[in-house]
Amino acid sequence: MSPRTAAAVRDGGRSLREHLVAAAGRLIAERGTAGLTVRAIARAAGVADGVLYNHFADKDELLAEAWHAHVRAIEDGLPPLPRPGEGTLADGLRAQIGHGLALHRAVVPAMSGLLGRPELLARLNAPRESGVDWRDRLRDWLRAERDLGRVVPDAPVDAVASLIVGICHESVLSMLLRGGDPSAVEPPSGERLDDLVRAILPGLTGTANQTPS
Amino acid sequence: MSPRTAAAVRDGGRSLREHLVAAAGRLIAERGTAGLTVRAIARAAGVADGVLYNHFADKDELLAEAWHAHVRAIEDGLPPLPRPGEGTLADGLRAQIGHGLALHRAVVPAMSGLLGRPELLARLNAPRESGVDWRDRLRDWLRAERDLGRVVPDAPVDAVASLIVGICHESVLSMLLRGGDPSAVEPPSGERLDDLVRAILPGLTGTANQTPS
DNA sequence: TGTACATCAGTGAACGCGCGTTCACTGATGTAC
DNA sequence: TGTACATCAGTGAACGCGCGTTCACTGATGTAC
Repeated sequence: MSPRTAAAVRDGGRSLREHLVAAAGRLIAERGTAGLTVRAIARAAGVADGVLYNHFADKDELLAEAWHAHVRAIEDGLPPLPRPGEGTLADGLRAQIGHGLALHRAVVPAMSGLLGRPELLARLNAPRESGVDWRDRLRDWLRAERDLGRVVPDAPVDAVASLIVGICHESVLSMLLRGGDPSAVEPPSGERLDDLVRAILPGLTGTANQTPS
Repeated sequence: MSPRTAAAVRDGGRSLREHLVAAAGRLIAERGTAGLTVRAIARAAGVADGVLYNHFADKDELLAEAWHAHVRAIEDGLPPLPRPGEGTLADGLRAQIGHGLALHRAVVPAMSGLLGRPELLARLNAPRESGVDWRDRLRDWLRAERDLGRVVPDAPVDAVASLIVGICHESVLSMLLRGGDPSAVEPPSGERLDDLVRAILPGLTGTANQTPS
């Protein structure tokens, strides 16, 4: 290390780049992306305002990296998803819904601050390989359960997937769009999960062969 | 009218206040609230930048009034909701879902630009009397149908209401959060509505008395 | 009826602020002698 | 081994921009005489 080293990284082998990403990620987790400024990130990292431009092309590049770190941390903290055929269908549904609710509760409020920046949002969503996204996995799980015969063949599995994704959005956005505190969104009670499963399961097992109208 | 009159309102009996609200409402409908500036509103109204402060305390007051005008216009353009006991349950469901999807498609993208302003969001949502809100009416309709005996007594009606509200959010936000163009969200096809009804209806009529786990 | 003046909504340049970004400068370390 | 110099990541004041907001000024109309 020839030239100066920032005081904040002088010990603890992290590079200043990693240090900035960690600081930005922490702020995203705490306060979301809404009013997040480069100065706030620099202050949180204990580093001068300008340094970030020695390591990132611009604020968006730092933000993108911090965002991915944030999402990865959230996902790592969630329980694993059920595999097709594993346990009861009701338990699988409950696990999927619980997973989705927890994921959205942590991710959507933080993401909502970027709704005015579509290009950045597209950039944040793009790199995720297909099959890793929870929504894809949920849809695939439902289809697999149908192919295994635990869901009736003509069940509207894609519509059910939309419903489950929808309830995840709803749980956060009803609070958010009313101006409430997103951190006040409570994790769903077991009773709530039971009711949701009771509302969804019959459409999958379809014991009554109802057609609309 | 003693003193000067703005050229833009010289004919056509509207007050400049109403003129500004109309212009702002038009911009909200076209581009949402995201990058909406007072200058853009003034230009759209054909009026000087400063006038708005002769008629409104600040930008937020104008925005609030324009927002309410926008929502009222959207709601007036939607078909009426079914009344409990009217037609078949499936048709009622389809009408409720169709109504909610159309409402959210017009309202949520425009609202999403204000997610960084919780106090303003609270202000926009506050004045709506209870019972006028679609979500309240949906929940009340489901409960009434249950009381009429067309929905089984122990059906999770509140969970179903959440599912329906959720699908409305989902239809718009999956596009929005991925950075897509909200105006590219298509109105649901009849087939899509059928699938959603098929997914939801069995949980209400509950011919199979399934309990989870 | 005609003229001078008072009124006040409309006008738009200018202000102040916060933001992302730049850049002249600093100073700890490696290197040449 | 000691000293002078070169390097370049870090520093933070300053820049430029867009925004909401202000305010000295304009000019069409009503009123007094």
